[in-house]
Amino acid sequence: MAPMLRLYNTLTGAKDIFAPIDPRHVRMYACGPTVYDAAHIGNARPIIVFDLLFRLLRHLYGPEHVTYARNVTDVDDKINARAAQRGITIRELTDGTLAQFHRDIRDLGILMPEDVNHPGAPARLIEPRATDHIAEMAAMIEGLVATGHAYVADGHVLFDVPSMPDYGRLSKRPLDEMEAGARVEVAPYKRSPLDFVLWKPSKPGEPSWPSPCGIAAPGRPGWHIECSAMSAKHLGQTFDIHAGGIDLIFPHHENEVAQSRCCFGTPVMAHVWLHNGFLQVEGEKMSKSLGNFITIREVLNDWSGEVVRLNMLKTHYRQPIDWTLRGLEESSRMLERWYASAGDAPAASATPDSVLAPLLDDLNTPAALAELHRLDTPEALRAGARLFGFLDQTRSERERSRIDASGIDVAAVEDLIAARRDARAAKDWAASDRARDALQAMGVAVKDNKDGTTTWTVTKPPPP
RNA sequence: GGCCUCGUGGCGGAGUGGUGACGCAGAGGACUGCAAAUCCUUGUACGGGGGUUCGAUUCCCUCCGAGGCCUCCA
Repeated sequence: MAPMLRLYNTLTGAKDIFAPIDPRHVRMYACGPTVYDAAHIGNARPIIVFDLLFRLLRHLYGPEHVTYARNVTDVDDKINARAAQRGITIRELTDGTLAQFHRDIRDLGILMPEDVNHPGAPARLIEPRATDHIAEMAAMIEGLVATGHAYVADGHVLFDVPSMPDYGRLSKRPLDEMEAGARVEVAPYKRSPLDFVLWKPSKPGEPSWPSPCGIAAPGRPGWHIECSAMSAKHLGQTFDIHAGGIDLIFPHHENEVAQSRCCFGTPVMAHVWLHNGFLQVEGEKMSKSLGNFITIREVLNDWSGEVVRLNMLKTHYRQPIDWTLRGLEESSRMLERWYASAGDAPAASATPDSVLAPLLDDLNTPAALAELHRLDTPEALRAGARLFGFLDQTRSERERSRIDASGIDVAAVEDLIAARRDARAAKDWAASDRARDALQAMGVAVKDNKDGTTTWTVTKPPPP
């Protein structure tokens, strides 16, 4: 019996006790990136937060009992525009961007399919791509037309919003209020201003597929239908958790709910809806015009993925984060000290309850990290850190990999250390300090131990 | 304009109707040739104003400030 997990559910507006539909098969879905450009640091937040949730669910229910689908949107108007601008095909653009995205999140320490999926076992972490699910989308669209929740107009298929009485439940927007407040010019083929596109015609040169519902001209899907189709295919018509950024509540998630429930005739699409807060950079909204638009790669050039992940998890996932250099420096120091405290000790077999308990309370990562500071043995620290995926290496392993990565000449370091030892024995402090300065210039810090020995560590990146 | 979040010490950041965690930085001390690292000690906070209450940072109202959504932005 798994300990009790509570999650703040946007649908109910409360922290609900998490009760999976099938504890033998917990299923979660998260909206992933649209692969038209390098992912920015704001995109990293849901990836990091929901990766932690995936780790926690695996811990609670067993790694073989959790399926996590995080989708990739590779059909979109922004993709079309960017590909045309660069003079490359859409597939070239999306494949290249997706490969970069995978490098980014792997370096962040996010669990990847190859880390958790074993040959012969059913896939547990999947990354479905929209363009691989066009047939499933078309089938759902036909189903929605058949059940009277969608209609064909002028080569488009539109969802008939007024046909769903409790549309707006997730985002807490009453239907009538939205109609009154609609402020966009309404396409003439729409019956209601709120109706949204399920399928639309493609212009020449745009990606296109055979259209459903007897439409002769080829077309492409609207944005929302892909998540309904992919979640249903991989997780079922009703599943446990659906996650994404807070900005997706409306219209994206509201529309997903409408599509899935109306197509399948189900009372709910997902039981729990989780939404992460937004991120600012140095106190300002991130935007290209302000010049503070930071990609994940740019951050990883200066900081280890572990530092980035800790920096993200220091704040509760629903709160806004101000992403600052100062914060990264603090996170880096915290990790250095934990590595020093954990040393080369193995992880205790038991996960510390003090660390687990706050995580079970709606992923209260700041409180859990505070508990990590209170653990009094290296073994317990390593076991607690394991929940987050932190401190995967021992101190020695990490030191070795840092020496390798820094390209430092170990023989030269040893020579200088020996020279310094001799100078100190002769009480020639000037010569001793010269050796230490030379080492420092190489990116090496020395430490004189109580027993008379001297050890050294790398101070050069990675990380700083 | 409508709807919704949020405002805790120098900084980050939990939490609670009744002496305000934890971390980073700072200060003092130990150790050191001097450092570094480490260890010990330590100061400072609940946006403003009302209200409810024996008592509010915690509940209610209001003002100020920050942010989000209102059709494709995580």
